[in-house]
This record gives sequence, structure tokens and C-alpha cells, in this order.
Amino acid sequence: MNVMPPSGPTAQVRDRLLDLIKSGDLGSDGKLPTERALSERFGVGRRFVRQALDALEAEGLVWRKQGKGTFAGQPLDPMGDLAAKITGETNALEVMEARLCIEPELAALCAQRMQPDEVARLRMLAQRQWEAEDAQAIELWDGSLHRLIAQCARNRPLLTAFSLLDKIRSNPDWVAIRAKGRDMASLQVTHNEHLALIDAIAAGHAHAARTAMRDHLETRFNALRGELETAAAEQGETFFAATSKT
Amino acid sequence: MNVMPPSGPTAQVRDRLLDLIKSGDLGSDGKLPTERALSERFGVGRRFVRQALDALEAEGLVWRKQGKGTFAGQPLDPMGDLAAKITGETNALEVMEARLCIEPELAALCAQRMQPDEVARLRMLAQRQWEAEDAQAIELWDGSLHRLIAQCARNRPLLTAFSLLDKIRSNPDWVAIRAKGRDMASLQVTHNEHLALIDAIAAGHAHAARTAMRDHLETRFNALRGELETAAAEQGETFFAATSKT
DNA sequence: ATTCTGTACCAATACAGGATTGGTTTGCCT
DNA sequence: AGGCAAACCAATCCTGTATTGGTACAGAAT
Repeated sequence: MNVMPPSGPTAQVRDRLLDLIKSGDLGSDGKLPTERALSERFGVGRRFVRQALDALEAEGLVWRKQGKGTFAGQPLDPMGDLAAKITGETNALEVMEARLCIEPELAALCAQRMQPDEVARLRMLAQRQWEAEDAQAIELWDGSLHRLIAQCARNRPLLTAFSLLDKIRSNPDWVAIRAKGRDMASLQVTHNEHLALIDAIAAGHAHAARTAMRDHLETRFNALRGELETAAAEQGETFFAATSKT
Repeated sequence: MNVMPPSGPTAQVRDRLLDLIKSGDLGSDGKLPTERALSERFGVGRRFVRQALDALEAEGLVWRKQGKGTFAGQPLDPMGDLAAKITGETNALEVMEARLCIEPELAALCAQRMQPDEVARLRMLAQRQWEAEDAQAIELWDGSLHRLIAQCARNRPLLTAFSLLDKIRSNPDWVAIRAKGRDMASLQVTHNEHLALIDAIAAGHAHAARTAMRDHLETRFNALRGELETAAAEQGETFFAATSKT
């Protein structure tokens, strides 16, 4: 999908859409107003809205599906019923452990297989996350960044394994726990770690990318552990600590 | 679910249900008539029908879901659907790459979480594989060994990711390619590698187990690469080389 | 004649309300 | 007290309509 950079009214619509995306007024699923609503709101034809959305979709900032709508970020991979089945049989620590196994390798492969425009897309997603104004937007852009890295690794089974974890983690109660573990200081750390990761990927250094992702996940793991211990102290063990049975 | 063997009317209902299941009159999804319909049809109370179905469910001959119905057989495995979908979108090299990511970590976790009787089971499986007399038996015992390691790692998401790879690899054409890459010398190497791996696990050395598994998989990867190059030279690229698209 | 724009149409998906189905409880009869 | 039918509840399905992105068509403007 090679889309010309927008000019004229389309460029203005694109910028206003970007403002809307940044504004934090979207729902937790990042759903944007419909094309028809946006065309009324901006006082332009629907075709201009579509062209602006074409551009944003090419930049990886929105995704669209006929009959469903237009959403900020990157979509979760369809998992069928599998993730729902597993969610009740695992816990946050196991998922984190699995992430530490899989995502550094995805980052390394991404560094090896990255295509030229994809680095810019990663940087833009990291910037969206840094500029995010509420917990929902942080979650949406952080998730989108990790998803794009996984896609750019170009290994379908590993992408699927990642997506399984992604889906499990999308459970609202799990999302809430993560949100509690974030403050300005941790967001700064995350942003720095994201940038270091993207720099390693951009330079094509697989080993550095692997290490950067591992460091980043370990930081998040420690924050999660802190939250889980706080939650456990407050109310005894909850579903986060479901025993894994094999 | 411990269900007493049925007696009296329940036993008769059970037998009639079994006849119905065997009759081939069910739809393609194996859906049985509703409990209410069966109770009318057999001229008994619904409770008898439920008891008979309880028994058949305990025997694995039917499955039930509230709001959906009662079905002959066992529910479809969500992983089967997903693996079938992924199989057409990946290739043997990607799967091998994914194994190199996931299985060393499973071996390390297994070394940390292994329970006392499990080492003996691993050794027995390795011995079975060494003694196997044909390609099918080799595949069976080798697979069982790797599966047990994955289970003993006690991480549900990683086990699921492993199982997905296992499922993809169970495709018969893929099995055949692997069989062609084996001879007495390679089986000896494999056996030695299995033993080294199990020794590391038994000793609880996570790092050594990780390295042993990685070494073993790299050996298999090289053999697979050899077979794929041979196959490619013989008939041009086949489905093993499906391009991964992201 | 070509390009632009609004409108119409199509394909994919969602949604709401009612129906259906398994799971459980209640109340009546023996 | 035990057994059974009826009632109730929770989960899922079904249907018709609405919605949404994707595309085509027709008319207006240049």
C-alpha cells in the first residue's frame, strides 16, 4: 500500500484526525467516529476523510474494517476461542514469563527483517504513547508498538504466540492492574526504553534489540510484581494467581 | 465428575441415546435434540434424560453447553482451527525458528520446576525413542519427550505456544520430511543430545538445560535445512517455502 | 474531455429483542 | 423423605434491522 503524502484538504483532515486521536476522547477500543460523521464534523466530503484515513492507515496509526469501523492503533490478531480458554488457566506472572521468552526474539528478528518505512512507524507509535493523556491511550499505543514489532519479525508462529499473550492481557482487569503500576517516572523510563529498542532495531542490531526488549520487559515485570504484591496484600489472592495445572 | 453407572429408566434412556448417536441421523455438527425434546420422545421426565446425558458426558461421548445444546463426540479443539489456519501461512524454517525461541526456555523452566518422578519419565521416553524401530515410533516418542518437557515447565501460555507448533508440525508431509533426515548416525546424535538435556534438567541447571535444548534443536534445524535444500533441488519450491506475509 | 463531488449501492459486521437451551431451584405429591 | 414436574436463571442463538467501510455511478465543474 503506497499512499501519496496528503496535500490540501486531505492534509488538514489528517491533522485534525491526529488531534482527535491524541485527544484521549476515544473509547477503550480506540474507536473513531464513522467516516460519515467525520465528514460532517470537518465539513468536507467523505472522500477527503477516506483519503486522510488511507494515509493514517498506511502509517499504522489506524486500522479499518468494513461493517465494524475505524480504530486508532493496531488490531489484535484473531485468536478464535483459544485465548479465552487459556486465560482462565494462567496468571499474570506466567504471561510475563512467556513474554520474556518470546518478545526479545521478536525484536531481534524485527531488527533483521525491518523494512525501510517501518522504523518511522515504530517511532510514531512510541511518540503517540509518550504523548498519551490517559491510561487507555497509553495501553492502546503501547500495545500497538509491540504488535507492530511482532509483525515486522515476519515469523507467523511467533506472531501467533505473541498474539495469544496479547489477547490474554487485553482482559480489562489485567489492563487495570497495569494502569495502576504507571506514573510519570515509569512512563519516562518506558519511553526511554522504547527509544533505545527502536534505535537498536533501526540499526539492524539483532542482539542489541533482543537485549533492549528484555530490559524493557524486565522493568515492566518488576512494576507488575509490585502491583500484584500490593493487590495480594489488600485482598488475598485473586484470579491473578490461578494455579497452572499441567 | 464421578457419575454412578446408570440403572433403571436412566440406563434405558442412555442406551436409546447411544443408538441415536450411532444412527448417523444427527446433523454435521453432531447436535442432539434438546433435553426437553428427548424427554417427550422417550416418554420420561427431563431429569432422566439429564442423568443419562450426565453418564454419556462422563464417558466422553457427548458434550453440552448451556444455551447452545448437546452434541455427540468432543468439542472442536480451538487450537486445531488456529493451527490449520497458521499452517498455510508459515513454513518449516519459521516453525524451526519459533522452536529455537520457545523450547530452550521451556527446558530451563522444566529444570527449575521438575518434580521427582518426572525425570524418570523423561528418561523412559528417551529410551523409547532410542529403541524405536520405525519412523512412526521415533516420531511418537520424540514428540512425547518434548511434550513432557513443555508440560513440566508449568507455564500455560508457553505450553500453548509449544502445542501450536507441535500441531503444525504434525502435518503428514512435514513428518515425512523429518523422517528423511534421519539415519543411524543422526539418531545416535539425537539420543546423546536427549540424554545431555535430561541430565541438565535432572540436575536442576536451568542454563545448562536451555543450552542443551538449543544445541539439540540446532542439530535438528541443520538436518531439516539439508532436507529442504534437497527437496527444493528436486522439485523447486514447495509449500514448505510459503512466504510469510505480515 | 477530464476531474471532482455527492449520492447510491454493496458487502461485512453489529445490535436489539425475543427465543431457545442447559443448569438449578422450588413446590407439590406420594 | 424422596421423587417429579414446573418454574426460574444464565448462556447462547436467531432474526431482522441498522450501521459501517468499500466501491460504483451520475452529474456538475473546469
